[in-house]
Amino acid sequence: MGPKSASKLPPAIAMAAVIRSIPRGQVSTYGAVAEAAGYPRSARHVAKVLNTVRGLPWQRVLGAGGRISLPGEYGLEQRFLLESEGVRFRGRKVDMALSEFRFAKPKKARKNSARRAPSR
DNA sequence: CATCTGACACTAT
DNA sequence: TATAGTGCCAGAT
Repeated sequence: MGPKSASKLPPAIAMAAVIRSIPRGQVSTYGAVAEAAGYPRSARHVAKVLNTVRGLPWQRVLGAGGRISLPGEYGLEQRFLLESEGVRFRGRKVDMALSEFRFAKPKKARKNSARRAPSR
């Protein structure tokens, strides 16, 4: 195997993919998106991606706690779009307890999928 | 290669 | 609750 043949996708690409995975009616945060993409502590870069990549459900990405971070009319637009999808607000923030999307864990491919807990 | 930038997160006040 | 300062890090210049 090459030294690093298995490099991960560039941050911008990985983040865009993560953002696209947020379902309609649900939301996430800059920090959570960055972490899910494999780049924790790079929340600020997520904002850049949202401003660069077109066609993303940008309105579903919020600041910590469900706060709309986009200022001005765009912020109002964001709130309007989210409410149109059925996202509920509590004051100025989105009710994250109800609408935050949980990304699947990045678990490293497991050859043996016998890992289920006997439930209960 | 050095700096600057930003739709952030977190803490202290 | 609101404001201000610090830490962060990849992209842009």
